[in-house]
Amino acid sequence: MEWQEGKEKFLQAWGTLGTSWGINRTMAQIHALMMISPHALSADEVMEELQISRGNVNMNIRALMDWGLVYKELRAGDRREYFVAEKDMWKVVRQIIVNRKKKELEPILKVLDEISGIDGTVNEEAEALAKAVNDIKLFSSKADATLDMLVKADSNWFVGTFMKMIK
Amino acid sequence: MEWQEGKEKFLQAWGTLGTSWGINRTMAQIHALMMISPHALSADEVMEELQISRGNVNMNIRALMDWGLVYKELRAGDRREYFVAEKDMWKVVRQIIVNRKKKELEPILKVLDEISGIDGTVNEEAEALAKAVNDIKLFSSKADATLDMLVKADSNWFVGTFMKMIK
DNA sequence: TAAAGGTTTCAGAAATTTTTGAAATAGAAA
DNA sequence: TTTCTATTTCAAAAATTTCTGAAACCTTTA
Repeated sequence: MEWQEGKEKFLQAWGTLGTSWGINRTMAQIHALMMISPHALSADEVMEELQISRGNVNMNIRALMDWGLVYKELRAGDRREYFVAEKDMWKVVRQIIVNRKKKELEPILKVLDEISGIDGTVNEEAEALAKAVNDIKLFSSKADATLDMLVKADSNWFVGTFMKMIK
Repeated sequence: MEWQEGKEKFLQAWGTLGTSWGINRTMAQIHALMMISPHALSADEVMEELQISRGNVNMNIRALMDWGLVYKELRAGDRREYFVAEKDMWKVVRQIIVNRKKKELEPILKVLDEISGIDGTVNEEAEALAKAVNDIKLFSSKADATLDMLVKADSNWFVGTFMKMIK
C-alpha cells in the first residue's frame, strides 16, 4: 500500500471514530494528521491537507489545545505558528479521560446530588426515582475514583497490572 | 424537591450526557425514563411523558433493544407492548462497552491492520505514519483485551479489585 | 373475511451542528 | 506611523442529524 493511500484511510477512520464519540470529524482528523506528521504543521498545511477553511482549522486547533492534545510550536524568524500533537497514545487517552470526566461526569454527579434530596416515601414513582438515582450515584462515584486512579497511574503500571490480570 | 421536578432534572441531565457521547438525546431520555419507572412502559406512555412522536419513540426503543439496554414485556390480555430498562448500572455499562467495542474498536483495528502493510522506508512521512499506526495498534489491542476482561468480570470482582488498588 | 388495535416505516420538515469566508484584530517589520 | 503577514471572530450558509406524521403493515378478534 502506498503511504498516501494509507494516510487517507487513517484520516478517514480516525474522523469516523471521533464522530461516534461526540467529537467532530474535523477535529479528530486534524489531530490524526498531526499524530502522523514527522514535523509540526502550520494552519496552511492543515487547510491544504484536509481541504478545509482557515476559520475551521483555527477553531478546531484551538479546541485541541484546550483538550491538551496539541501544542503550539514557535520557530525563530518565522511569524507563523506551528502545531504538534501529543503522540504517546497513553497520554492522549489520559488527557481525554481527564477532560471528559471534568466536563461530563462531574456535572451529572452534581445533578444526582441535587435530586437525591427527594422524598422516596411519597409514592411508588418517587421511590423508584430515589432508588435509581442512588444506584447511579454509587456507580458514578466508583467510576470517578477508578478513573482518577487510572489517570494517576503511569502507562507501564497500567499495562503490567492488566496483563497480569488477564493472565 | 418534588419528585416531578427531580424526574425532569434527571431526564434532562441524562439526555445531555448521551449527546456528548454520541447517543441521541431522545434515546438517552427514553432509557432514563425507563430506568426510573417502577413498571414497564408502553409506547404511548413514553410519547406522553417526553412529548415526542410515535415514530420517534418506536425507532429509539428499537435501537435501545438492539443495544440490549431495554427489554420487551408482554402482558396477558393486552395487545400493547411494554418495555423495561435494565436497571443494574454495571450491566448497563457492560452492554455499552460490548456494543461500542464491536462497532468502533474492531473496525479501527481492521483499518490499522490494513495500513500496517505500508513501507516505512520510503520517506520520512511514511516512516512517521508507520510508527504512529503501530503505536495505536499496540495500544488498541491492549485496550481491547482490557475491555474483554472487564466485561467478563462480574460487578463485585471489579469493584473489589479497584477499591483495593485505590487503597 | 373484515374491522379494530397496535406497530413499523420513511419522505420530508425541523432542529442542530459544522463550515465558510470575509472582516476585524494583532502585532512585527519597515 | 504605515504596511504587511498572520490569527481570530462570527453571521450566514451548508451539511448532517433527528423528528414528525401519515400511510403501510401486521395480528388478533368478531
